[in-house]
Amino acid sequence: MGETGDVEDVSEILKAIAHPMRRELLVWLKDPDAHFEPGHAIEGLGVCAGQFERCGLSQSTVSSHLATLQRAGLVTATRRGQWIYYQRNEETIARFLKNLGHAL
Amino acid sequence: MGETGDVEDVSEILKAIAHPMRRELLVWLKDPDAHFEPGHAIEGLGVCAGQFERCGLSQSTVSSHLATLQRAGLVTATRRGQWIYYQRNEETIARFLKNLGHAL
DNA sequence: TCGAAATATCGAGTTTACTCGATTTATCGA
DNA sequence: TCGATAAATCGAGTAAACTCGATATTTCGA
Repeated sequence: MGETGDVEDVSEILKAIAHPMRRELLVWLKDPDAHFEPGHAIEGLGVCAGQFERCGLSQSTVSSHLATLQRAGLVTATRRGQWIYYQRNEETIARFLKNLGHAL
Repeated sequence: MGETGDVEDVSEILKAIAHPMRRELLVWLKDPDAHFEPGHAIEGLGVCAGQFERCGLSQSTVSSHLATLQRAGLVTATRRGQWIYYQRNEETIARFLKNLGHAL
């Protein structure tokens, strides 16, 4: 089972991106080759969870942040064997940026 | 002395708008006549602080939320006698919306 | 089937945000 | 100058977020 679903809630998204580290994880995923070890980013799949530990936080904390981003619909998670790959959900992000103006 | 200054910090703005009530206050200011007692919105000045207490929170809490919005640069405050009027800072809001994409 | 590796979840401690009532500060009008 | 009104600030209690280490779960390969 892969491809987790969106929540598509502006409030949830805003709370998710209010945390600087979560924003940074999101930015890293824009250009994985520039921010992760080479070979760990798979085209169309994303970056496996462990790679994000390069931010300096513990494994459990990173996992929690990734879960928050996923619940907000900003990333999708896909299991591939024993690894779980995270990638940006560009549709949700674009829609959020487009509609945010109406929420403020 | 009126016209308080911007902070223009994306992180500060995101934390400010992460709170649903603060977003609502901002939305109310889009169309004051539709959301406040008639006559309390002054063109070019905004709405005086006390009017926001209609959200149901205490005076001190409302004041705190307005201060947070102001620190983030999302609203400006102008004293007029014993009243302080708040209005949207459309420049900052527009610039934030335009640049947010680069932060995520 | 078993051990190892990757990730999620749990439980607890710390910090930050939220909220309130009470008080203080600022300004007005008499 | 004084009392009244508006708004900010203070202090404290509660709730939420953050972080960690430890443990549980899932999956792989031998």
